[in-house]
Amino acid sequence: MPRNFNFAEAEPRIYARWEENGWFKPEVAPSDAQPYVISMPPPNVTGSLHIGHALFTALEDLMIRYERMRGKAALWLPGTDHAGIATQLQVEKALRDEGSSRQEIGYEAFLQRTWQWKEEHGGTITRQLRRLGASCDWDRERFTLDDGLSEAVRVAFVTLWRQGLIYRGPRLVNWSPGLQTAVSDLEVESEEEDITLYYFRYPVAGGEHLPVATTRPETILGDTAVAIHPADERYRHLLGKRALVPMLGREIPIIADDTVDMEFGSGALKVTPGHDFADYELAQKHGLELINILNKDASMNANAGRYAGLDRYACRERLWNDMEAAGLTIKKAPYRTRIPRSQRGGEVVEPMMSTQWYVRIQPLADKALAAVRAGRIKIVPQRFEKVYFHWLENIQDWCISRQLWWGHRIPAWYREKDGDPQGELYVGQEAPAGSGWVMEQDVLDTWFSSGLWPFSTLGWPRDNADLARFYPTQMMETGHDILFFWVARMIMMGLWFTDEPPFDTVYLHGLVRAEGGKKFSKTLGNAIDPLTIVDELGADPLRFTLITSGTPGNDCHLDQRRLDHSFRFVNKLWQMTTFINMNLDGDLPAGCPPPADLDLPSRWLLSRLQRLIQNVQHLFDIHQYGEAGNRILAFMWDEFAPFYLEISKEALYAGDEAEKTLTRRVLVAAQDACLRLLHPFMPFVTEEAWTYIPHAGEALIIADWPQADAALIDADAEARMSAYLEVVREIRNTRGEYKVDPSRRIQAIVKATDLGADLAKNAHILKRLCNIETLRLIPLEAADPPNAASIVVGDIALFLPLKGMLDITAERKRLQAEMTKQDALLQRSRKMLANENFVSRANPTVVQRERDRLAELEAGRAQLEARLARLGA
RNA sequence: GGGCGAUUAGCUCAAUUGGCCAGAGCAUCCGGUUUACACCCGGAAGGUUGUAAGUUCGAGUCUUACAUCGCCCA
Repeated sequence: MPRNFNFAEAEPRIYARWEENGWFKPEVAPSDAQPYVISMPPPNVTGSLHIGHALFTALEDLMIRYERMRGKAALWLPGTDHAGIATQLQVEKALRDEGSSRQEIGYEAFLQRTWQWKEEHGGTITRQLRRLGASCDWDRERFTLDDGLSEAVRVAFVTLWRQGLIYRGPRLVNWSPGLQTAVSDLEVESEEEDITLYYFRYPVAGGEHLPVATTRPETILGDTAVAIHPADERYRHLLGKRALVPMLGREIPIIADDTVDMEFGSGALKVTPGHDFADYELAQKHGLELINILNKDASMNANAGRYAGLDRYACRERLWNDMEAAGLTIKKAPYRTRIPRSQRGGEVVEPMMSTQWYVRIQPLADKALAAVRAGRIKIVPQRFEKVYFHWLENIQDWCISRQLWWGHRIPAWYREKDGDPQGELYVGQEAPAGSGWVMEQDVLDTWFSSGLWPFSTLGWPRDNADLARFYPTQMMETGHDILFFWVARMIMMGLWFTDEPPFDTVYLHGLVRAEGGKKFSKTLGNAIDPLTIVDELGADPLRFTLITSGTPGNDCHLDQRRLDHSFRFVNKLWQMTTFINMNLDGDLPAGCPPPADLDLPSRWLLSRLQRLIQNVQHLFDIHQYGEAGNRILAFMWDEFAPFYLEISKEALYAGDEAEKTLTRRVLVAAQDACLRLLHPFMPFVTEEAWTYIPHAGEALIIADWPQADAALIDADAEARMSAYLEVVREIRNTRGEYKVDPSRRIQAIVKATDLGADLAKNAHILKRLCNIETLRLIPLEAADPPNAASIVVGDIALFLPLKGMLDITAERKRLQAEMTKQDALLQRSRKMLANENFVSRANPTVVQRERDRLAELEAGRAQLEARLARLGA
């Protein structure tokens, strides 16, 4: 067995073996096995792996491997997303670098170019997922633009259309001037920014002026009213008069509306229905005219009069200067408010009138709300249900058309009628018969196709075996940042089209952040490339760290120190396996020896192991994977290795054949269980280590998940071992205090109390753990050995004769310090048990535990007292 | 403005039906090449669990208020 785990060599080799044997496929389970399916959140097809992908991969692979080991037909279905805007931007940038543009090369050539780009740059991310050990079924990999999924999109669209749930019409939308497309309200992010509030005088016909404030002066050119509060004494006399749009002189009404905030700015409101959502509402209410003053690139159009052609910001400045010259301005003041920016491009989004396609979402939302309310879908952590409800309860119709070229083209055709090029409209899966039909140029929001993902990837809308067997899926694991974007839409679409919730559990993880909660970003220079970590430490430490660094729904902070620790854990595990491996000799009977044959340390270890398995099972049941990982590590590193492994050397090096065999079987059984438990966290090293211990079965990836065996739980063995291990710690401390050379073997003497006598029978524990050469048992009534340091744990009184080294004064001081410590605990315990309320109301097991504790403390206290008395205190 | 989360050792984080002396890692200090591991082993020190009230036999955990930070929605 190699001295260290060579992850660089082993990981690709192991992965290839798994994949070649078809172990990632659900067919590895019996055909009647219960399915367990996760649809992978599809990464951008041309993207590359970042730390967030690494987190979802670690978590989903953990879930899939766990269920696979539990005998389920585990299917983790991978795929990628065409990511409309992101991909189009990449290609446009490439074209720009060549001095060209999509407009220049044209639609067909651009699409060809983008597919070519996808061929060249796609696949990177899926190759990277393999390096992390992702055990997905690559034969079932899908892409949102492939034929089947495109058909699913068309069918979904046409169905909604026929059901009257899709409509097309002019509405005020969020327009991204840089991308030149509409975006949905989810794709707009508003942050507070320091800007300017402009105060000016709105001319009123007849010579008066009305003071108004705005943050966007250029929109004055699109004003179609000025509104005041009906109760506003300052301006009430102007009601019914006409205002004159500055510099344009257009006459507009002065209206009253009680939604006007009298406190804001001057208290009067300019109304620009063509470029403001609130004003649009107001205009609907009052039947106001609507004027669009912007071109698609946010330059001013002809309605802006002499400002036409200017960029929006240039116009703002020019107009303001002109108004200043005309004596219409009052002041500029600093102001802080939220500015809507495009999530992608980052530029300021303009509300603009535009004809778009919408989904009438309420009927779908109602179903989605009901499913979660009825518990048909569970969200973990549960608090996100509130967020989900709130969003769906206040949902707006979904703008699904995008003026992009890369994506699913909307299956609609227009034909000229009565001089209107779009006078006739046809919606269907195929182009309509007849001539003159022109297909809709717009594509669908990428999230429209991702909304179908859990079932479109399985073959919907066609009936096929996969859809029947694997849908609905079980788990949707993704980031809480896309709860609305994606999860809610999948639930709506899934319920609508398949009448089933697309999955029964939603597990939401948080963001991966840098140390101290800082965001990873290229500009901060703290971006971490997960593949660099994999190169340096291997995939296992990265996965283990990601899983154990956070709790569900909360952000997880990736810390180099934890990565290093996980790396060392891989080594620890390897070394434990090495030890077991080198102490094997020939065939070993399979499984655990019968409990009756076990010695005390073995009974203890196996009992502790069963509790670990129970704990881990519970934690998996409640999706607390991180804590489960920590518990496994703690068991191996703090109990198995430092105690049992060390004690086992007695049997392995000095025992007879029967003892050797028994100990080997226990070592193998325990290590085998640990490797199984750890496999979903650290698949590579566990798989490799498993081959070095006796095992039945081809590979760990398809081995059974451990089950706790209640027959091996042994409270008595645990209690006794815990006392003996306490003695061990005390001996180590005492040796340290007396500066006894660690390598020096010393003698010990123990009084024949119940535990003392039993400890003497298990003297090898002390021999192996604290270098005690011999442990002599003396009668209870025997005098204390002279010149000996004493150790008291419960009713155990143990002596370490330290000839010439013992300082009576120091020893007394040591024991007194010990007694002070014990007394505090004793008092606390007595007080608790003296409290009738505690005894009568607390859980009986808690009370009993406290009574046992008190008995032990009292025994210890008596021993300490006696010892001090004999020392002549 | 509304909602959610966080606040625990110097640093990074655990502690899930309220119950053993609030635990790890890193850093610090002391001691060790004992036949799996120096990618290690043994030990030490380090805490008024953000503040203040309350509920309870018992609170890091539940309730209320406040403070600071972060996120989401208007």
